[in-house]
Amino acid sequence: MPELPEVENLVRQLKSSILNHTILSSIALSPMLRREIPKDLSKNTTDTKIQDITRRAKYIIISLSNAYSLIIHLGMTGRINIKQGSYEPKKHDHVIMHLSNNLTMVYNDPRRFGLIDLTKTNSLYEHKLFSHLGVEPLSENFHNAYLLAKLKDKKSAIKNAIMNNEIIVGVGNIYASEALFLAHIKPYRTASSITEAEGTLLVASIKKILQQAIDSGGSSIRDFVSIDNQKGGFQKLFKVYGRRASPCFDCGSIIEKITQAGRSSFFCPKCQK
DNA sequence: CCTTGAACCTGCGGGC
DNA sequence: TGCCCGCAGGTTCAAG
Repeated sequence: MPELPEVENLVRQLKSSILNHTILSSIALSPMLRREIPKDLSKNTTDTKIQDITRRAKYIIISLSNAYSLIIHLGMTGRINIKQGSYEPKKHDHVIMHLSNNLTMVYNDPRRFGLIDLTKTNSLYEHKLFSHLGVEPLSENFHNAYLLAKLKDKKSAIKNAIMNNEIIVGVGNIYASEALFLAHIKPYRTASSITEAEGTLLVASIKKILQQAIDSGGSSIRDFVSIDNQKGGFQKLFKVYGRRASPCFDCGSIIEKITQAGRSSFFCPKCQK
């Protein structure tokens, strides 16, 4: 379900709703997501206070007062809801935490591609999930020289390269197509063929698309909703994603769809070189 | 090394 | 209506 903008929105909402709350109880209803839910989840979260909520790549990190951090990834269909009052578990609910002030946090994920883990906060970034990750796209570390150096010897397509978490994190299938449209680059171009001028424009385009999507509350196509089930608005601003056979808003050419590494890519054959 | 493709799951919409 | 197929905001691991 989520790329960086959706996760960023979720993190901001969680901060404003459950920061400094206490976890009174937590229970895992199923043993497995993409990985096993830690058996010590309940023991190491109960009676702790939520001290910080941050994001790295598409992971949500909830730091607790007992020096542990909860790591949550939503996969394709994960949701986190915050409910007021009593709560009856629903289909595909996997973890339920009761919080102070009569709130309940629910992790629901039909496809179970998501993940929940628990680790010591002081060694968080040495965690296997984080150790190989590349730069945050909205940070100053993501700039033209960095991108060009990473693309220099890459034989894969540029779209796959910007979705590669070892290069940049957070760019998924929607925003990869949208950013390449904004940068006027065809998705199947070889990564190493990107010129300096194109690289500069691509970096700016990725930052711009992600920032706009964050500001719009993320994209809601089928699954993504906020902690209180509100939809995002960026799907209304898609220029190419999901628009196969429709006219390009800029030049009127028909938007094409191709498959790359098993994922759909959308582009304008005229605007993108 | 490096790149591609399958696997993990469930649900939904389209075509017949 | 019902069944089958393809497809879905992700990541990882095996095979070539």
